[in-house]
Amino acid sequence: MVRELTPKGSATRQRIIEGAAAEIRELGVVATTLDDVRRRTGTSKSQLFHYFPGGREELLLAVARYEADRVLTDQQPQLGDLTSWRAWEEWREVLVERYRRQGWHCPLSAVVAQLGRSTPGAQAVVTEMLDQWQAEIAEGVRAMQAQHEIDPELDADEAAAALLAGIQGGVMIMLSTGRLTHLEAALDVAIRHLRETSAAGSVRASG
Amino acid sequence: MVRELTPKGSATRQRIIEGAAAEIRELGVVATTLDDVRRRTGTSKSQLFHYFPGGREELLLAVARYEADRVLTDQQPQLGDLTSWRAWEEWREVLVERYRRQGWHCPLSAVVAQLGRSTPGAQAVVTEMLDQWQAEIAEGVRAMQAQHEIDPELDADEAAAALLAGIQGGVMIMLSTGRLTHLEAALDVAIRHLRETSAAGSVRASG
DNA sequence: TCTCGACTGGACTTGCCGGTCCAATTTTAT
DNA sequence: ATAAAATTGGACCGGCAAGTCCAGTCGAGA
Repeated sequence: MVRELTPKGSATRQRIIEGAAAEIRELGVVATTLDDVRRRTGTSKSQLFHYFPGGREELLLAVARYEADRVLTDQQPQLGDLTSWRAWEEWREVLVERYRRQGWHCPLSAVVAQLGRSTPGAQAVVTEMLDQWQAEIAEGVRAMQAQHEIDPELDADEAAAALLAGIQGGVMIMLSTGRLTHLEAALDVAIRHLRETSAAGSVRASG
Repeated sequence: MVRELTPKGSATRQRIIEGAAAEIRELGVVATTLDDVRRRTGTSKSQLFHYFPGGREELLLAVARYEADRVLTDQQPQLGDLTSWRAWEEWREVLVERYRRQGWHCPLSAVVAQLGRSTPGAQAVVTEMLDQWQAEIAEGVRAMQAQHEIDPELDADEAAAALLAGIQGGVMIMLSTGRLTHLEAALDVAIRHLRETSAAGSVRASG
């Protein structure tokens, strides 16, 4: 089952994944054919099936993994260090900027939408990504609670879940309408809400 | 351009739309073929193209319109009458229940994901639906402001945008992971937040 | 150098699916 | 009743894209 790849082999494999991801970002999953990937990456049909014996579906899954990883790493180091309001604001900017640049096609959601129910693998990739994302946000909330900047009574996990939902919805709306306003509104309202709890429910640490 | 349909004709046309919508809900857009629709609705190829000269794409667009309409009407009458906290809570229940029942495939997002950018029509359908949805929420916020139940300083449109994003994201996450928790968290956190503003920023109307 | 297996090239097969066509049949209007 | 228009049936076409096959080439170790 496990195949050993020479350095050259794994380089080719990686080139295929990244080329496919780029192609999908431009054309969308449905419109991207194996021939498109072949042409773009300078490979042949047999190579595609050599590295991805499961064919198109296996390649798509590999692309999904690759993109899921990018989504999270693109938010670092900010996402992993939400320990001041300044950091939260920076993270907000990074996130908005990322999606402004990416624009139009969201390769991950597209891939999942197509693979969707048929393959549990795709679902697992997304679920894991969302879990990690939410965990990092919740960690940030707790860090601020520790500094008495957020009401300690507040449920950090629920707040993180709501914020994550807002982000996902904001992105989804951007993909449909082309407008970033909802993503911004979701982030701004949520962060402002978190900041306000400190005034209402807890001791203010500093002026 | 405008074709007149006899009662029989428009009945057939409607049957095709609803059959296609059902098929798409089960199989997804990508997997649904015209032959599937044909078989399910007991029609022939020529009928499909008779009623939808633009072929598959035009049919998909009609399905998108049909589903977009359902999404909004399914939330009535609650969504159109958010004039008490009781009404807000009922609306929240209706919404969660709707998506709990619908489960898995979201035909609308699927259709849009596929048509996406290629056809401005699909985008317009979704944009219009989201606009109306958001407008009704904002109207509800203003109604509560008029009753001094929400801080009058609060930007109703921004709040509605953020809440809508949370709903969309909650649904999207449900489609990926199967869990309703994020939709519930988004709704609960947002509504609770709105209620809390009345205590902080405005005169309380009654006990 | 030789040789084995990993790696590559690209022609070919296969099946599906959107779309076309035309002939038949039913409905509507006069 | 009858012609015109709307509606219906289903065979057929053409293209495309996934997947197969086999004949090579390359590269590392004996």
